[in-house]
Amino acid sequence: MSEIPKAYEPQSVEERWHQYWSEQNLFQANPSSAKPAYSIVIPPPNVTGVLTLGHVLNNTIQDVLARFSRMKRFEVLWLPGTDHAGIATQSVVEKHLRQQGVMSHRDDLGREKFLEKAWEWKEKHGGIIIQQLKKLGCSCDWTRERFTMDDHYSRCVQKVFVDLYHKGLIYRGKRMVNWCPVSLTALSDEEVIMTEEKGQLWHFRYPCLNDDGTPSSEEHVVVATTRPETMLGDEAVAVNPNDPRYQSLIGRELLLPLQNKRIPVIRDELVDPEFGTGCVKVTPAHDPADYEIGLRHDLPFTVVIAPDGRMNHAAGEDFEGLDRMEARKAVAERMEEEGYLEKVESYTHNVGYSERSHVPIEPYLSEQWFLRYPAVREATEAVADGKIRFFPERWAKSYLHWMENIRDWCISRQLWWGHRIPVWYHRETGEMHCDLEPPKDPENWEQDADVLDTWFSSWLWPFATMGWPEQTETLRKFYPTTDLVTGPDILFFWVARMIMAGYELMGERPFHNVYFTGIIRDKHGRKMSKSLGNSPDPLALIEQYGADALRFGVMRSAPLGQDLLFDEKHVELGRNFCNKLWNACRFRQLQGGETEGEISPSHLTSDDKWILLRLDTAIREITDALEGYRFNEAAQVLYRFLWSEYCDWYIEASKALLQSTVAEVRNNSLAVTDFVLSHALRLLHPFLPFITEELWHGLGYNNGLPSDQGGTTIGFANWPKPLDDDFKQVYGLDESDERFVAAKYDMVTKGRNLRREYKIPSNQRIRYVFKPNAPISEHEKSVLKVLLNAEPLEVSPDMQPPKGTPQVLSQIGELYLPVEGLIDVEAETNRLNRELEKVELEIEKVQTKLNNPNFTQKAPEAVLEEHRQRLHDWQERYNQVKAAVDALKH
RNA sequence: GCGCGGUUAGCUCAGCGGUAGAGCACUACCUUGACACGGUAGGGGUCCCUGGUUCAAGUCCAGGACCGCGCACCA
Repeated sequence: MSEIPKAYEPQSVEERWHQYWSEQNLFQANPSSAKPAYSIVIPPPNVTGVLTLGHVLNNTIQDVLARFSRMKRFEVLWLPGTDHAGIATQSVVEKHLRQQGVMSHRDDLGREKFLEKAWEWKEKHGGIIIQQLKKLGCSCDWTRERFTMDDHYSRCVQKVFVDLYHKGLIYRGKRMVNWCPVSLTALSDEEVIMTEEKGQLWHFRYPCLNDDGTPSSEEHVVVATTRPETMLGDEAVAVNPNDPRYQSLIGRELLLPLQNKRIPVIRDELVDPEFGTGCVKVTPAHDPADYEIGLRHDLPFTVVIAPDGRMNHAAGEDFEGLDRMEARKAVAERMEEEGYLEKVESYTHNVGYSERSHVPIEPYLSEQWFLRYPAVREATEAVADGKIRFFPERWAKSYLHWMENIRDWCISRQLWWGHRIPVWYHRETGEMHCDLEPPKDPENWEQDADVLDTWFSSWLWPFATMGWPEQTETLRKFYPTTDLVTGPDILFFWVARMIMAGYELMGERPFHNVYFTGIIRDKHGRKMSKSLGNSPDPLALIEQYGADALRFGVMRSAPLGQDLLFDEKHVELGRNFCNKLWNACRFRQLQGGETEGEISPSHLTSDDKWILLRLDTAIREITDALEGYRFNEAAQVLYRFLWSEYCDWYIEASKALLQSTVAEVRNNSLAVTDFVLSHALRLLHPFLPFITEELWHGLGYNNGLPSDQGGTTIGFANWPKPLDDDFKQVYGLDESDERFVAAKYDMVTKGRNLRREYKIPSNQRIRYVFKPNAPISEHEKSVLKVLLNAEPLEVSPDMQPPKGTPQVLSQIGELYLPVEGLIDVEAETNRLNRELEKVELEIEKVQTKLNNPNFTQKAPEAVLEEHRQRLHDWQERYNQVKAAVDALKH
């Protein structure tokens, strides 16, 4: 810090330190350390993704926890990595290859060639987000970076599949699944987003058939549907068995219009007689509920919609080839033309959308692999009993509800990018081979074409990244992990499944605590999205304001579990705060002198004692907030302490001492400053890793410290402990100092206010006269002089001011602003009378309470005492002001 | 339909049983030797509504209103 710029310039500083940290591998975890373990696994971002504000929030929290724990002398492992994000990555790669003209469909390349290209893509773009996390200051153990498709990790995934298969928990079957007609793959229930949508409800008439098979001209049933195109695959109309209206219909047959097909009327409990007409068209192959009915009644499963969402041959030649949405319109029109349309109503209902492709999900009947969830009981109890704690706690309720209602997980995906299912089918016998090793005679077998859901690999993340299934040193030391930090949007996708995997495969919970962040929205409360273009680029923000500023701004406004409305103003605040810190330290630097000299108790001023006590309070509050995961609170205390206490008051007051020509006085002040700053930097470090590292070294606070306690990096310095009783005794710190200084600063504020009342510019030095209640030292006088910008400051215990002299009253005495020529008795009387009114109001408020016998009898003594004190203070104040008013009258 | 949040200063949000807070914005003054990414002093609030518990209620309880989010196979 030889040349100190007036404004903090984060770019070069941050670049320098993140290189320093990674070159020295400072954050490499040592499994054989004797220190207690603290561990987090990163929620692996998509390998081809880029940093978003959500990542910034999430990873800053993890970094704060990791750095805080390191300073508390834990052996910290923060394990980073990325996941392969099956669908997302595959579609990105496909799009890229199409744009490059390499292929128009992946079948053009074939599986092997395509995967080669995908790996090339991953190698090229896969490191970006990791680089970005480094820029953010994340103190991960980068030597342990993992990827869900690493060889070792892939083997874990396959091993788990094989084991669960042989345990009977994984099975294959033809089921109705959520099908994405764009990605052409099955999805799990969790990947379907239900969206409320305004649609229409078409009411169709299906004519009854006479005994001779001809359609009746009078009798028909009316069915309602939001999806007319599915009627082409109808196989029945169902009514509730107890519905008196339709008893006579049961067993009869209907004509399915357009298809000219006979379909039966059947009875099924599922039908709600209260809804619509009480008659339901049944399309067993294209609706999950109808599928169940189809099974119960042994109906045919007529498929009319192909996997790509277009109508197939069975839909009839008029509709074949139409997209389902076009077919919807066409069918409805045709029905109307042919007189089968009863009416159309507008109708609001929920439509399931593909999370990835943003198109409506198509229920689709196909062969898929399913997992019956393991260790459900243990996983449920762990959260119910508090063995795993959620912050905020309320998410436990969602979790438990989900756990109690889970259905088997569809784990197969019709993709190429991912972990291929380790199952082979014999070409002739059809025999199935499920094993880590392929069959000995591969020419006779064909491997299952599907890959596994990405979450089927990431649910192993907490232990597969640590060397499982081997019982590695790392696993022994760091599993279960301590904290998991993630968004509630992946509670079911990831958190719940990790807990099950932990119990099933490790016999132990994967983490002790789960912290759920809020969701970052824009300043209008909308979710960040690419299409809205309301998602700022964190890298641009880092470039403009610095990573520390971004971290602090986000953390300061991110309360536990509440969504955060992002505004660039927050980052600006962070930048301003860093600049303030920079200049506070710059001021110290400009003073020169020995670094961290000995503090001499006998030279401590009241301001010194005050700031030490405020520091003590800050240490307690910040430590407590961090231990309770209340990061915004910790950030706010840091802000208050540094800005409103240290800079606003202590630095200003210390200027009186620093002017001193007595070396001991000056040096002692510097020693206190160093003590406070070296603590403050450490308290700030988890939030602001870069600037604190820079200042720690720049001010020389690392000098003489052992390498693992702050010599090399502030990241290893000891976390500040509250000042203990011995310390307070030796340095003579007690509450009376705090009270005296608070009263002093209060008087200064009032004194400055007088300037304003009398329109004296704040930079104009002016005469004040102070009439103290008790004798004050020369030092206190000089502090008051500096704080008031007084010249001169006269201390006069016997002051008898001329009538009308502006004055303020305080607990330590009276302060006068004897302005020649400006004395205005009437103005001063008015001013004091306004004050008097305010005081009277307060007295009345307190007195009312104290006069209430219920209050005096039932309130605790401490509260009573506090009220009495308050009343006393106000009354004293009243007397002072009253006396001043009276003095004006004579 | 069930569940979960939110409603406090113009804006964004803390506070969750004992004198209403912060940042931004606003007003006035100030380029005074750390900092204009700044300083000083101000203005600004029936803490959504209605009941209840309590000596005491933004703060706890019940009901309601309005926003938002989950979960749920009503065609």
